[in-house]
Amino acid sequence: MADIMRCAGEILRAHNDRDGIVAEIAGRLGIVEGTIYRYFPTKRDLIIQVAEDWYEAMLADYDRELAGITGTAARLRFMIWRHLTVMHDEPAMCRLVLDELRADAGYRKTSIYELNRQYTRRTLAIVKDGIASGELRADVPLTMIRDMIYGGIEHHTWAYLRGEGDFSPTQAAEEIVAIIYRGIAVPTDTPERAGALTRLEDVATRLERIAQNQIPER
Amino acid sequence: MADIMRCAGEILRAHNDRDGIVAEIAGRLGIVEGTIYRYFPTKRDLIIQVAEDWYEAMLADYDRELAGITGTAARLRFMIWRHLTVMHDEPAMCRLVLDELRADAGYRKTSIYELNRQYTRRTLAIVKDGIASGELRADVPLTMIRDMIYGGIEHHTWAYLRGEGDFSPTQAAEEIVAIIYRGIAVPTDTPERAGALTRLEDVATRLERIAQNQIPER
DNA sequence: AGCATTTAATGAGCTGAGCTCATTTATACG
DNA sequence: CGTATAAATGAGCTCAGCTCATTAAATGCT
Repeated sequence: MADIMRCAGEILRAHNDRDGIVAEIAGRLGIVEGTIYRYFPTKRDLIIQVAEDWYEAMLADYDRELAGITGTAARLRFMIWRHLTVMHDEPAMCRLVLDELRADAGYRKTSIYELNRQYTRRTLAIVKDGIASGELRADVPLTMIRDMIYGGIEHHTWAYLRGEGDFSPTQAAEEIVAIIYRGIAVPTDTPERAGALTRLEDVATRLERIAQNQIPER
Repeated sequence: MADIMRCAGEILRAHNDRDGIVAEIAGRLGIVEGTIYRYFPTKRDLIIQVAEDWYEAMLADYDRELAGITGTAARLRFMIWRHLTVMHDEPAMCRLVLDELRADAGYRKTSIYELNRQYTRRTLAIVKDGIASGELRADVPLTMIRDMIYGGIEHHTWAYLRGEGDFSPTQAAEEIVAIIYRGIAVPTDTPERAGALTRLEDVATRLERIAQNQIPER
């Protein structure tokens, strides 16, 4: 049974075509297809089980590593970098999880949904902490931040898997953090700050006139 | 033949399970499965053809509507809103296209790849124009912007399709544009601006002293 | 140790979807 | 009207997922 799952994992990693894997597993293990169905009611259940186990182990490592990192930006950067790295190194497993997450809503929800909620909840927590500490604005739409981060990571990875060159998780993480933090617009003043500046400039102008009139400062 | 494709489109829209659609089409049209294979070498080719036609028509409308909009932010907002709306209204067709885009690199590239490149090239062009006009910073990583916009849109839509509430394309587009433009960090001054402010504040302080000493301004 | 009972494994074979092809039916043309 | 070309048919093949009656192995009990 553990053999079956290990073997399934190997095959799923090797060719991302999921057809015929039951026969393939049986062949490799020297057992018969029917035996596999003693342990897994259906091929889909076997695949989901493999995906779940992998996802769970991945999250455990994640938490351990994340625990040592402090600061909103550093923690965000780490999570993004980690996700990019995992997708870069384990695209087949990621695809399993993502396919399951995107399956029809009618299907019985697997525990992958729950694992995923736990996962993204960590990201939301980091952003919330950032808001609480005053580093991030209070009005940011939390779930959209999450969607853009993970969506961006995945899009970036698909392009890579499509064969459009390689990518560096470190650099990509840096780019994502930069965009999320600063945006892309040329910085302009907020109305308040702009107003303050204008008032200060008025003052400066008056002072200039004072100077030109040779009026002593004190 | 046109009947087959129209019928295939209807079925693909109705149930997002793609198994048995050949028999389904034949049944609905009162023909036999073999007839379908006179026009399409394989089921996959039929599906791709349907997806391509839909994608092409969608892009044509897109261009027509986009032509009437000026300004970097407005054009970006429109493209994002449009993509959100399409995914909201036609998730099944979008899934076909996306699945094809994410298929194995070994497969012969369909024209969907090319259509998609055209599509995202429009977005890149808008960002480039924004840089040229001075509205956007020159150092933004173009493809990552694209990945985050479209990835964010898709993630947002998957959550909706998973049954996690509805969403408003207009509001979602606004949120995405806001994040992309401003980022989420609390605004801080650039070194130059901070320096200028400091100098101005020094001036203001001196002026204050002048006023306190009752020295006439002129 | 020897028998009974429960559990595991087998392999033949069913199902259903994609697909093929020899044959039949319809259409076009001189 | 007859022939040539194109279109449609339906029987049936393949292959993957899956079932189940039967056989083999393991476990428990006296």
